[in-house]
Amino acid sequence: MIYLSISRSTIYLFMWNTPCANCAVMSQSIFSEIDQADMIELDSKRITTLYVKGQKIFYPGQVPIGVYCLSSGIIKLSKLGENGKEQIVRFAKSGELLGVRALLSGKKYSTTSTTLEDSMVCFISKRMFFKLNLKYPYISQKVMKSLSHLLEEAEERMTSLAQRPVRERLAESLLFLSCLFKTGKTDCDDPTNGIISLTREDIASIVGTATETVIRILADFKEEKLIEIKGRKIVIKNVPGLKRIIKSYS
Amino acid sequence: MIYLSISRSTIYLFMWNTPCANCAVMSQSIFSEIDQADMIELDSKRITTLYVKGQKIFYPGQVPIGVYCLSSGIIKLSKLGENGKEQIVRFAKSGELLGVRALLSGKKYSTTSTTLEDSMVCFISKRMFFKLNLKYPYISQKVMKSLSHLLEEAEERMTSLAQRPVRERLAESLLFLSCLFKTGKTDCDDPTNGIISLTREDIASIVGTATETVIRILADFKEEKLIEIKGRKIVIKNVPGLKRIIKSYS
DNA sequence: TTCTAAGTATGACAAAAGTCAGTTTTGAAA
DNA sequence: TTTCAAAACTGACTTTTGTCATACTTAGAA
Repeated sequence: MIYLSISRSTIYLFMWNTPCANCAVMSQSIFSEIDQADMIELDSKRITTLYVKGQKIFYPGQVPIGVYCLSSGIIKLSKLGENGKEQIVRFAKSGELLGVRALLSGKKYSTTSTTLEDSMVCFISKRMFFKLNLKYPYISQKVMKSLSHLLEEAEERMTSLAQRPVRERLAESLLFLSCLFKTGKTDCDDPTNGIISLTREDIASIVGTATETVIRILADFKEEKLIEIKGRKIVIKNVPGLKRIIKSYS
Repeated sequence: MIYLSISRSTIYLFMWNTPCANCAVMSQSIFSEIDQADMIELDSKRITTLYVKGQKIFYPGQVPIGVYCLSSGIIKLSKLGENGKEQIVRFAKSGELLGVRALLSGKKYSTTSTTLEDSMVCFISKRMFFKLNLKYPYISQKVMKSLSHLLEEAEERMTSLAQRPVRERLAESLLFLSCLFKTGKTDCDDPTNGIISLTREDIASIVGTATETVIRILADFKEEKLIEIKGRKIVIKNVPGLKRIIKSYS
């Protein structure tokens, strides 16, 4: 297993051949219970690719021809608003499937997926995905459950965007991002000392506000000792304090 | 089939016994292709109820024990924000399933469902729903497809809430609501003359703004001959004009 | 028909957030 | 180590939206 990276600005793709059975996220993936024959077929047919930080896996307009299983890394899913401004819709973490929504709805991708760090991604063809879905009802169950969960999160986020002021939404996003970068999950027991390395512009397009507003409120949070700012990186320091901001409502 | 309604303020429930096969929405429902034996079982087990306008079908905290199939009517799904303010998350129309998200995610309902007009709703037990899901993979497919579609709409709406000014979001909502009340679908060829009968407060909690702001912008739209206001009802008059507002971005 | 609570409307004002223009800092590449 | 484009920051200002107080209208119940 060789990993060459001459330059960060040049993008290289690498094919891997670690067996699925050895994949770190196998146990949490939708394929955890398939039989050996199917596992072998999956192994031989899937295409594993290393996507370098900042690279796109798919973008709007493309027709889905399968799904992507995220073996490692973090992916941001975003779309463009009418005015051309990016909106980050959600994140995908290792163990999750990517591109299911578009494949199932039978339409082109409506979002762009961009890696936030180097990410290992397995491509599974539409045919293979549907075949396993048919053979193993538990897979459909898991997919439905995951979609249900995403939908609930989306509805929660809609409410937040519609009703809460920017300051609260930012505090909320910082905690969630801290968990994401610290543990790879969107919620965790203790987000303290999680290091958020995203541009202020990216943060703004999660929170749904202007970059300058993010910068100003971050400066407030720093002043209030809730966070530390180290260059471009944000470190969460006072979790209860941030939670208090989220819960405080007029 | 008798329908008694002594008073609108008193709520009466009626049990029906129209066979599923005669249900107006059978062809578009997820049960369209089940065999006769299952149809008979479904017929005997489902519980059909007329919910009067304004009545709740379920609300947060309740544990889902099945799904609801909407035979006729329109249902609003809403949740409360941290500040106690209602947020309308989406609408369900005849032919759609209700409560799938909660049932599949295995958690309590996170939304309240309220009828906007008298609605006929069939309850289908969890056991029956999962049994049919297992027997007919096409049902799982349809459910997944529907969840995917809802997720896409939710992501679209998130972007809109995060990026567009109230005026544009209101214009957008008026068109969509006009279709909903005119045709029972959330998009239609011509929303002209659709009659929206919702309170300004409800409209505000779709758009994500204050009631007064809705009232003011509606007055502008009336001034601009885009809509007519007849008492509490809003009638869409100039669809291209409203579309122009949505598309106009600085 | 009358009554009344709920809903609608309007103005004055305050607060929140966006925009623009400019300066400073940062970090990756040469 | 130096360079420089991208990113972060700051201030002044405008626009948008929310809030509160108050008056008016509507639609459904008695």
